[in-house]
Amino acid sequence: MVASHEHVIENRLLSKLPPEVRERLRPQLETVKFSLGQVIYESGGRMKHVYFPTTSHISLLYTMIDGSTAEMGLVGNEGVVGIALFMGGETTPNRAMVQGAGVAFRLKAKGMLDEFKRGGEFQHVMLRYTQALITQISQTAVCNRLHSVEQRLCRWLLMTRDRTGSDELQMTHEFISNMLGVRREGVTLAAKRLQELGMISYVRGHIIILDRQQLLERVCECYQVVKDEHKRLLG
Amino acid sequence: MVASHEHVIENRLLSKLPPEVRERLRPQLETVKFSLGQVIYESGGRMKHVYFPTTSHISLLYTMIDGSTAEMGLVGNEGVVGIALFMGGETTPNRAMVQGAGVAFRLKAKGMLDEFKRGGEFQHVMLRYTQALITQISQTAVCNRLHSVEQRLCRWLLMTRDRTGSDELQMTHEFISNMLGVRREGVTLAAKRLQELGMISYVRGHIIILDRQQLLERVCECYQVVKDEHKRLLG
DNA sequence: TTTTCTCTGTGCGTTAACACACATACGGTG
DNA sequence: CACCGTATGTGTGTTAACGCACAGAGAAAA
Repeated sequence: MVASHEHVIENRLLSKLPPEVRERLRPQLETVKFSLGQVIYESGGRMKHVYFPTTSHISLLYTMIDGSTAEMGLVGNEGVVGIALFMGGETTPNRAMVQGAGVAFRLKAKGMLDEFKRGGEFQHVMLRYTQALITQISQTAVCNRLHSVEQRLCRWLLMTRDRTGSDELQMTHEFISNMLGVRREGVTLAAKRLQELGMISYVRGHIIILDRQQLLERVCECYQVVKDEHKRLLG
Repeated sequence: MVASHEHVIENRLLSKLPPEVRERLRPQLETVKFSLGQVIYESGGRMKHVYFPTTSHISLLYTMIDGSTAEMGLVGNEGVVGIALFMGGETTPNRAMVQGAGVAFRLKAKGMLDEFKRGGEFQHVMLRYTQALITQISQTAVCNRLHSVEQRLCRWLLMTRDRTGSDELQMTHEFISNMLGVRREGVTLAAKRLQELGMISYVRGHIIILDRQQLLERVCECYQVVKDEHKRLLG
């Protein structure tokens, strides 16, 4: 069913580009399919493409020496993965992992850089997106420090929903715990509470958001701050 | 005593620029003095300049609705404050506050943008620094989630030391608690332990680092990751 | 159907950090 | 010097989250 809508599902950054730029990029864009859990960039690994998700979404994660992980950002069709390529770093010390299977466009580093260096709208959009991503990461830093597992779970569910565009999410408590940087049991407990309150319902790796409104009432301010800032920067 | 060294104390980003660019910027750079606690940018406020600290250093903070705060990044003479201006955002949803009194160069938004848009070395350096800052913020996000107050205090002391270049820091437990996003008592306890271990010594708003080596052994990996990444990006 | 694997539920003891409430100590000012 | 404001020390009780251990429940494979 994803395929049947492919002509309308776009990457929103690419959509913002003027026709002229899109024409230049179009022949260079390849379509790639991502499967759940696939690692797109490894920490410190050479990056060869930037990715513009359309139906997929990708987690930016950091893995500690002891193996514990935490998410710092989440990218869907509102963004791009691989900003280090135009920022000039070539690599980053974190991992990018597919969190929602689906499709993305990719663009070779060289082609992207050529366009970026023209200093036009492409550069402008990429930098504004990067600014929005910085806000997201910052807010995650603060949220991690000041808010409870339950609040962070609400935020994470809402963010994921925004990116899948669907109320049905395919993911286990274990998986979510790696994103939030907490124990699996902690997620189970928080999820159970949300279920009892009628906000979500779940079974074995399958979560349904029943009442988005209630989630919005329970989530911490961080969710809205990030969303507003993205809107401000990218309309 | 600071004054007597002023000719050697530079901002390290400005130092990296080729002579030609420095010549263009020189007439536009003004020197400003910052006092402890001074707010340079308010959350969402209009930014008119970017600042290149030399002897001062600045905290990037987020303040929650309930007033609790946490730091997401720290900028000294290795960086620049006000990246939103060239990223295209004009404002950010966080505050920049002086954490170490001292001097900085400032550059008007317009002049900075003119240079940035040339697409040369200035842009290159600014973007690479932004990439390093993103690493710092990301690592803060993860560190906030996974490490203890004591470890985070070690990290913070080391980061601050790197930026002041001095083993003597002027700051109260209360102040530090607002940076780490913890209670004042939590800082007192952690600081006491570090003092008992002979790593630091303190009285009333005055901390001395006695044994940097020991701090390095006790700090979490986050400190080094950020430092290495900055070095990789900006040599 | 039975087996096996994965996911979720739950209990229990432990710990880090919290909130609040004061006590004490330093150091600048009158 | 005495005073007072600010900084630090400390106790008590509470809570969120942890680590571990294992039980139960689906789902998929045999």
